[in-house]
Amino acid sequence: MAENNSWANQPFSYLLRVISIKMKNKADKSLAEFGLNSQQGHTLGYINSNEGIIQKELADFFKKRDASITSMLQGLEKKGFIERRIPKDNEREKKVYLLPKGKELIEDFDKKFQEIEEDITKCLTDDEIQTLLRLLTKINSNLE
Amino acid sequence: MAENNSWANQPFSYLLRVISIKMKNKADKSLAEFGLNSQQGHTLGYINSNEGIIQKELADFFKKRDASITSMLQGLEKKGFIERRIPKDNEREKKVYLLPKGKELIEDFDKKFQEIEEDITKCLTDDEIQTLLRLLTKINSNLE
DNA sequence: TTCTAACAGTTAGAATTCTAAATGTCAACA
DNA sequence: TGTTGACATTTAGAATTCTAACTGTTAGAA
Repeated sequence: MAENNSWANQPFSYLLRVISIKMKNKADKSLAEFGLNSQQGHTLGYINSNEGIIQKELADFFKKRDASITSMLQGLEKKGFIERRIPKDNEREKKVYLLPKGKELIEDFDKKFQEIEEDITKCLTDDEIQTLLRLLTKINSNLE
Repeated sequence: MAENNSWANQPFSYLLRVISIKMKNKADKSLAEFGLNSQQGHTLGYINSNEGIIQKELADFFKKRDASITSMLQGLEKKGFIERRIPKDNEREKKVYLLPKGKELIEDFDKKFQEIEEDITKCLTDDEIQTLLRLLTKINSNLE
């Protein structure tokens, strides 16, 4: 690997990006047996905990464009993992629900995602874990 | 926003991912005036500091697939920012060089990336910055 | 009641990234 | 010298994500 690198000027940008990619790669590989990727897995998990959530809220939570969420949900619906229903009280919205086929994946997903979370924490002391959580939470709150 | 969320079980996965996306969005917006995105900008910056680096090393550094780097570099070459040369001593490789059109962007890019870096650090004390850097470096080293 | 601005989701098409396979080259070994 | 496995890059096509514009709906003001 090249010796002299410009990331030294922006270490956080680099480290956050690369750690994020590494985690995504691990999660993608973990879910490949289900024919799903990490974003889809995270989305199913989130819907499981938030039955009837509207698409807009998914986009907000994951910081993804509306169109990307639409496209992903279309795929998940097509594969039979979710259904989207227009509520009686607001025809603009679609509320998203897990179908049985989606529900049966959740336990496995949680286990796999937990393993990956531990890939982060296992090299840290309890104190370090608490500190990192505090710092990342602060940064996230501060960023728009 | 939904109250009950499953990210509480995997806070690091969520926070790292979302912070990373937010930074990417800021950087993309920052570079839009040049008709480039953040990955392209980071790549040009890295090539600037590592004249003659081969594609494989770029892929390793950015944790991207070889094919993605090829595709991106093809675009950058087409737009006149870089050139790729096959060295005399190894015909498998292509060494990458900035062209003048690419070089003249570097200063602006550095400034913009520095601003985004400061978006991370400005809410932290010096001590917290050092701690975060230490922790993220440790985690990155520990992840494959 | 009508209008306006904002909202939620979608579409079409482009851009980006990936997968899987392929091609040509190199290094090391027999 | 010949062979083999590894290397670096590319290609074709699929998947994912985005941009920009659009459609239909709602909430609130006039």
